[in-house]
Amino acid sequence: MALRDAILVSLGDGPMSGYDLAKHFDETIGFFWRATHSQIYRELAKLKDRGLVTSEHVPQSGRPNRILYSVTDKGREALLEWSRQPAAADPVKDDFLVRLYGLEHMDMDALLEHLNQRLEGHRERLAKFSRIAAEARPRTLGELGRLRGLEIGLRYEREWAQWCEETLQALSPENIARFDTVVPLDNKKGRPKQ
Amino acid sequence: MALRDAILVSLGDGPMSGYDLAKHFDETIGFFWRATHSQIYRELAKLKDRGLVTSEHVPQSGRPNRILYSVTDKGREALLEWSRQPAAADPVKDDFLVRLYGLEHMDMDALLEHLNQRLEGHRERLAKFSRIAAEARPRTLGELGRLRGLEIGLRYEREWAQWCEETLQALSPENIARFDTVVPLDNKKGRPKQ
DNA sequence: GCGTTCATGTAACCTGTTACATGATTCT
DNA sequence: AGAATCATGTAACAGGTTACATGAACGC
Repeated sequence: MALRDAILVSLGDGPMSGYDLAKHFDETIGFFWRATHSQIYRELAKLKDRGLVTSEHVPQSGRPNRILYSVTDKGREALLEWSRQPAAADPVKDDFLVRLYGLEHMDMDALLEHLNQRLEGHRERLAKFSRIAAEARPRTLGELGRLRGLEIGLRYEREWAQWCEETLQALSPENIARFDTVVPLDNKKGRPKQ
Repeated sequence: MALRDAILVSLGDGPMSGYDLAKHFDETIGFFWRATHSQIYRELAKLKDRGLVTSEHVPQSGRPNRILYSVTDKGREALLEWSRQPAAADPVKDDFLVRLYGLEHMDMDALLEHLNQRLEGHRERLAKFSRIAAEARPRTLGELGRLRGLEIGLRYEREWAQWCEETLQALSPENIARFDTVVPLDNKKGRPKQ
């Protein structure tokens, strides 16, 4: 239930509309947690019901009115309480690794192409994060926390990029020639031992 | 839609029951993709409807009967087709990083304790993965793919463990004393600029 | 006696994605 | 002229979690 808390944390910087929050989730906090505007509007309604935020209508001319949300004391308390709950690491869950697991049943050419595309994506994000991190001069606790977040993102992208390179090597035609493409027959029938 | 394909890949090793699959998801393939038994039974029903798997009842004495599922040719074709679709990297999405982002509003003692717990978890998994990887001698393409998967898991745990250590250092009382705990007032009112 | 394993499933709920809907303004 | 931005939402669906339900066998 971290969307709720990601919203409360975001509103900690000051009142925002659902629209503002959606942009915020696309930019800064989006590296740690993502949400679409439909999700955000739904969650804001719930938060208001439970008294964790209040809303204020701001009329505008020429464009739709805004609805600004602010955290209440009850909301701040909920945040503090949440921060006392243990946070389990979410293990890797990846489409691509499932394909690798069933490599024998896959289209190898397509797989190698996707691997190259992924490598590029990781390199781009690595470059972007490095640039931001290099310029960061944290002054407040919050800024320090955000920098630490950026740091794990950097490590994450760096390792994935290196892994993609290694894997491209490991799956190159020369290396693959040394492996059987087909599973031995006695593994094909009956329940596998492991 | 990778649960479908994780099941098809798993059944590639031979017929399995829903129960077997659930265990499989808790063990081997569970590192790449997870699923509960309720999810698996639901998905198997769909797969059978679409003709991607067939089922066979196996009566047992003393315990509930088993229902063994096998991939059909249509299922194998679906897998191949799936492997041609691009696989987007799923970006980091982490509870703990949201807390770090809103560090000013958190219970710091609890946070440091959770950070220590996480460090331990990462170290344990790192040790486990290292052990398995050290013994691996891939012979088939499938085994090679699984080893590559293990390798990214290893890197992932290693980096997270190191990051936890660094972050514990960065958030130690001595280091924190140099930072303002409170955001300057002009950031507290109105919409933030970034 | 009590918990675990084996083996199937259902039901309610929460979360996340995609598409639909409206309508003025501003940029290219 | 057409696309993007501002700003709100709803609806349908897909994916994932948790709890409920049953019942025999086996180890401690």
